[in-house]
Amino acid sequence: MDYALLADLLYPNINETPEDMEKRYPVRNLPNGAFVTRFAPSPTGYVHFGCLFPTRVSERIAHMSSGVFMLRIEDTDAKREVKGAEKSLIKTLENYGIVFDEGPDAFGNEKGEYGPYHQSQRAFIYHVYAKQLIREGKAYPCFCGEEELKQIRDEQKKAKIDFGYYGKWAVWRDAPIEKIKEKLKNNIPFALRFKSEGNPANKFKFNDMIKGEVDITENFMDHIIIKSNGIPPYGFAHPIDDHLMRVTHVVRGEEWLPSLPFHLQLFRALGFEIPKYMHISQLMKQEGTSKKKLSKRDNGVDMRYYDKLGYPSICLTEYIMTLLNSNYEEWRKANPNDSFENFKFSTKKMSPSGCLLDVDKLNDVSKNIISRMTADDAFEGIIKWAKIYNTEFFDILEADMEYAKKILSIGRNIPKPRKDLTKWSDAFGYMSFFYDKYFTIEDTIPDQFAKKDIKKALEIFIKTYDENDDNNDWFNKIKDICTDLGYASDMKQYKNNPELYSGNISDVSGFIRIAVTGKQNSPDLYDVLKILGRQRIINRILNMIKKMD
RNA sequence: GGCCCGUUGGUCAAGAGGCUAAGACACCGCCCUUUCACGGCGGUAACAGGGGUUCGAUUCCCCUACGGGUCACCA
Repeated sequence: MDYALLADLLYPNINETPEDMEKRYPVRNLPNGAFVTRFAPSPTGYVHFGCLFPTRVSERIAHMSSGVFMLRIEDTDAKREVKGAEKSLIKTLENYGIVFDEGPDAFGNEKGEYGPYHQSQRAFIYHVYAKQLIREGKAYPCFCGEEELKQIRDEQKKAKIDFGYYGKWAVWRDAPIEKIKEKLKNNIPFALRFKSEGNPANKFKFNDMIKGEVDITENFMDHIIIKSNGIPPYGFAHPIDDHLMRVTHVVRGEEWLPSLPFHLQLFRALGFEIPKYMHISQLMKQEGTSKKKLSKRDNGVDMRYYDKLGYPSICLTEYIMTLLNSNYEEWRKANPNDSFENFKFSTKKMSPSGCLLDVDKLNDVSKNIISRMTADDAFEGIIKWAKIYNTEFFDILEADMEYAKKILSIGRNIPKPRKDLTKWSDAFGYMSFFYDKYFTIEDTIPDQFAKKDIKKALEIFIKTYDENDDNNDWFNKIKDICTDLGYASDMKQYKNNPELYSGNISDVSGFIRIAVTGKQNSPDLYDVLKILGRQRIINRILNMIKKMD
């Protein structure tokens, strides 16, 4: 077989050689030890939670090493492409602090010298290498249609042997050139297949940076490297793009591990240096007693789910960091206000096994971060969220921003801040009683207290309440109420002799709290009262007294 | 089914031949406290099973079980 002739026959218009490609995409001029990584999604839908793991890892190792982190769109399958998915992907990732040095941006422009960054626009490059492989007798055209392939598969199924195009099933592998010419003359489309020399009996070890030593069985299938539409499947685009873009570390999900033997085989056939690989474990969910892969339909997979609930994006990032590196939490404890970017991320600390998405943990992480925000920042977060997801709340916040900020400043900016909010959607429930429109009595005062006591306490309270009192004066007045009622004004005394009193100071504050906030749980009463203002307090308390008659 | 990966408390996990097997979340209790929180202290709870190797295995090897992934002209 004259392979050079075959190559010209199949790709008559390709005159460039791999050497030309090497010149066009020279080795990067980067400091020693710089990592070049990429995120290579196919634009098929919304951003999946699991997507944040490889992206974060790639981003960290590239940027920590003064390397390059790029975006490459794997749009080689037009059938699956979703309109607008690319833009929304870029925007969503940006929202989570994942910004690319090279590749397309949300406006449709590309930056970087190693493009194009859309695989659909790189057909020419792939063809150069395809032609080279044909010339070397490492690839051949296959004219099997869907029907024939299905037939092969059915027979293999019956015979209970491996599915695929190999051995005697690889009918076009050694086809004579006349037969090929004839098909070509009749304009029959062909797919290009790799002529595998692999033997399944041959096994070897390969070192993955996360999984460690993995067993590889040589690939013996003649996989397709150029589809009949002229575009390669991922398997062929991967070695070429990552080589030409000078990627040093391939970070991807562990679902790619089974096809690694084929990829390695291609790297060798193409004469490329093999990059380092990191196969990241998949995120799982709990189902009954076992773990399952997160499926697209599950709650909490689509990042829009978190947006809707109002988890600040930084909280998700923080949570992901805790999952990614086991010593991250320790570091965070020592550096509570430092940016996660200052953490020395290490791929060695990554777990080879898949973990479960733990909402409790996420909530804890999120709560801590929100508690450390200033009132202004929290307000910003809430109002931005409300603008999209709760417009009624938004209007209220916007109408009096200072009031809202005052509310949010309770228990903030102190060494041990309150942790009332885990996400922005909690804010409404937390703040609503400050607004007359939403104020309702949700909890009731326990029956054990005499109505006359409650009434009396409330009456004295509004009579003596003075907005100008400091916390101490205010509290002393509550104590006085206790004395008048025969309630204990000192908790210790009460605890020692509870039978001497009909109640205690905690109970009295409870009366006031429920009358004023409608709830048993609320932030510090003194602060709450100050913000509500005298008139609102009096109205609410009088209402409560009226209800009791 | 073939091939591959994984398995330490409910969850995330440290440990790398000898430890009372860390820590975090969740849960429970106590303390602090004018409420609610925060915080502090403490508690329950784990090496999947079986064989080896070894004076000694959570740790190394093998088998089994269980879980997961993958076997497309999808990524």
